[in-house]
Amino acid sequence: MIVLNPLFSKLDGKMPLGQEERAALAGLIQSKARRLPARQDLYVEGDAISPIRIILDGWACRYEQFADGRRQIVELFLPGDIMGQDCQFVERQDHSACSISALSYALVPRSELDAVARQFPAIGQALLWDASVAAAIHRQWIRSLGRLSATQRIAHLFCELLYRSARAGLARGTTFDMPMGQRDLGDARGLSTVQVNRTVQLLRSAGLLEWRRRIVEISDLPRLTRIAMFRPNYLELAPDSELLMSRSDTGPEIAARTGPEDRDLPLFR
Amino acid sequence: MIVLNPLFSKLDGKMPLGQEERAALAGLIQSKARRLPARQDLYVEGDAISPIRIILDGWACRYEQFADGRRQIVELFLPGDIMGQDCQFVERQDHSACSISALSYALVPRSELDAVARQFPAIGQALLWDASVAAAIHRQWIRSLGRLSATQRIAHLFCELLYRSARAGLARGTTFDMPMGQRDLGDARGLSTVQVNRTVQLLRSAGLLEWRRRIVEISDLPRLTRIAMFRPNYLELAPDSELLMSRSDTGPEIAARTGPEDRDLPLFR
DNA sequence: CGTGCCGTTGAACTTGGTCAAACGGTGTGG
DNA sequence: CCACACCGTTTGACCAAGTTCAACGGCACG
Repeated sequence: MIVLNPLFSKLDGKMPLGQEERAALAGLIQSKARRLPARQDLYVEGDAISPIRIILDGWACRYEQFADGRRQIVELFLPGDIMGQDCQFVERQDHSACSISALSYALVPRSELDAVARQFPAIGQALLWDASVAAAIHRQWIRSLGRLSATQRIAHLFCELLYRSARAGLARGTTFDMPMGQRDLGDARGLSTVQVNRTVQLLRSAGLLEWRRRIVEISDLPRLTRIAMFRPNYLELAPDSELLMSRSDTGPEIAARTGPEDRDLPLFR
Repeated sequence: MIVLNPLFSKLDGKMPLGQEERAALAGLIQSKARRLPARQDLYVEGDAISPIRIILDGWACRYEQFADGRRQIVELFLPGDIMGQDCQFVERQDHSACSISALSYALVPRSELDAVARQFPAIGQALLWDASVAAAIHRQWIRSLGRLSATQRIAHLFCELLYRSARAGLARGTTFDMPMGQRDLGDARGLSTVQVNRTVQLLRSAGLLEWRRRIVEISDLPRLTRIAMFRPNYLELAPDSELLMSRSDTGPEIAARTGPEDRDLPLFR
């Protein structure tokens, strides 16, 4: 039987489900599992609307394709995330989606998910909660792309991905699996691969993180958090998360300023 | 009695409501109207969650405040838009919101809106549809901030605002009310006011639009659309909208490339 | 052992930011 | 009525972050 550990792990923080609800969701995805290699399109712009996908393993993304070959990733999906819930009213996709790593997901017809959500109101609430967190992440991306420097944008995304991995039960301490390449990172942050590379080198040499062979370890989370002006509250982490224990005491009121000890590093604006 | 013309006008395109539903919504906002001068905060980061606001007249926005005084607008609200629907699960706001122009809105407790949505499923569906369009707008903002030049970003926002004004029944042809200043425009597009000014001048001198005293007239919508690589489909306009009649025949598959006649203009990337 | 992708590095270039000052309309008080 | 302050817009000069182009190295894979 297929299990939904990343999804349950994520929900346990704020919207825990009972045994019945878990069983209902698990039953929903029975015999609906699909697999896809890395870097394959799930759908492209103009395609008919597709069923909902619950990510079981691997990463995926939504992106906007440009005529000149460039692209912009607009949303990332980690295990436990739900794709396409917000597209029930359009007939055709206005964007594309692809796998980042090898992917395993459940393809659930909208009608079936709706039926389960009606039968178990807690599931309906959990879906709404998940959508509201996704919207909060969108707002943070806009903030990041609009006003942060390249260094801060990359740092912010690493912070976000660490916390999201941890929520899904996929991080060990401050280490997590990072299936994106530097090109993907640039497509998500609106940066060239060259700039991504230079920035990652900077973060590495500043002792903030290590990244080798798909494994990222955040070596100095408090400092990375400060540099990125990252405030994890929008992700609504479980209050007992070990990551929150070690967080730097930035006031919640206003986006944190970088500390004086970061002034010497270039590109930190 | 207060009417909700902008909201109904918006919904009429894709999710029209019957007389009963309209009356129910109208009754909901009775005696709940509020007024606010321009540039006043509705709430700030850290505030307790507030009831839902249905914009009746004027513009508002959500924004992220930085410690150094800069800010990033992450969402714009026009008449007929609904604020705060996606915040029902958090206790504290993770961002701020303020009026742009003088504002008139209805302050509706979430419980009452939910009750009406349960009683009239069409209203519930309409709310979901509205949220899905808001999410699509978010994705377009990310695309815009991530990969478009300053000229394209500004042009894209003008296109979006024209279409959204038209949907709300607030545009006459290609003319609409624009209560944002150039500083606000920069805060929404992640640009400095200086750059906004130069860009607006460029668009003006290219004969693409006129903007005087809060009134914007798009003089050459097809060309502005092409320059901005704007595809209106994500806004889910009513199929009979006059704006769609005049649209340039960009293929829906791939974001349009700027035409050759725009190559001579600077900053069009 | 070639081939291709990804990461890395250097150099020239361009966009947009920063700083500073002037301009123009509007409201206010003398 | 005029002087003044204030606010948003406009303009110029300079600067810096990030892009583009190009080449090279390493590693995986066929």
